Amino acid sequence: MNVETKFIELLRDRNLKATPKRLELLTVVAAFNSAIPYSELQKKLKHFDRVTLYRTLHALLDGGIIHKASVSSDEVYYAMCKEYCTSECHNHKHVHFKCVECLEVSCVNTTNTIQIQIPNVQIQQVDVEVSGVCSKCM
Amino acid sequence: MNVETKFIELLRDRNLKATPKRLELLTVVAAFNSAIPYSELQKKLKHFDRVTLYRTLHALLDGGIIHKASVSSDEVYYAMCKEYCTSECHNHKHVHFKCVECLEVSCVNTTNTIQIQIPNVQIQQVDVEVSGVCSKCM
DNA sequence: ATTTAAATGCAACATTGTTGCGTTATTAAA
DNA sequence: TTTAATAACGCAACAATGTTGCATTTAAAT
Ligand SMILES: [Zn+2]
Ligand SMILES: [Zn+2]
Ligand SMILES: [Zn+2]
Ligand SMILES: [Zn+2]
Repeated sequence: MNVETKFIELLRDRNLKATPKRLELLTVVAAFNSAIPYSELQKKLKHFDRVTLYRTLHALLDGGIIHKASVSSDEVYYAMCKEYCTSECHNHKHVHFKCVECLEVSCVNTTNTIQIQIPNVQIQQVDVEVSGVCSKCM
Repeated sequence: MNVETKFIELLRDRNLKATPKRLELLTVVAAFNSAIPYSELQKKLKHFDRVTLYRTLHALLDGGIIHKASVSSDEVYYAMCKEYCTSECHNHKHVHFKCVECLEVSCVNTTNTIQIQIPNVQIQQVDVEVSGVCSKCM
């Protein structure tokens, strides 16, 4: 299936109109080899109005089409959701890794199962953010 | 040892002057039963200039006296560092838990050991952010 | 008490978040 | 294909926060 057709399907599934702006943003996010920083989105989408970028990102986040991958919280990174997510539930089974050298952030599947238990607490979601040095920078 | 004396020691250790503002901020952060949201700091420290709050937080973060506990990234939370940390290395062995009901964020020690391995990657730090429902809200 | 370097407050500007509203575009229905 | 309803977009405007420079005040060493 064509990638654009897939995007249109993703959007219509959430009752979001498949507009050129949204398709372009999705194309940029998906084409980036890792999670894309907000500043990079601004650069690549200069012709977007600031508010349009803001609202488009919110719509896609809320629809569970993209997700934030904010490791170390200085800049926000965005990446496509791999599974079917919604605003209430992002079903990510992966962790986020940020290389402290090249600052690249990527979604990584690990074989390790993360088992966390907290007494008297009903755990709904566990987010893991890993930092270190990637293979390219080693 | 007096708690204020401990704060003075923490600050001098990092070559930071033990000023009344810094001691007051530390007292507020330490007295809060969980990680304190930025908005709460603003409320409790209204007499602080905006820039002073900004720079004081940065100085204490950089010195490894407090740390950010930003779960789900809508608001930033701050908490005392339990171990001896520095700007380069926050040695936290705990996870951050946010209750989706009362929005309280706390630093929690877990007995579970988090074992993460990523092929061809040299891991330096693993941050775990857990959300769910706390005992009070269950 | 004096001195030096750091901390603070204020002003100023940059960036980002956020909302309302008129215009434009999508999409479903006719 | 045309039309109509509704959502998306661009622009303006304002709020909140980030960030820096500089003059004044303060901490702490001498
Ligand atoms: Zn790297
Ligand atoms: Zn991810
Ligand atoms: Zn709760
Ligand atoms: Zn903590």
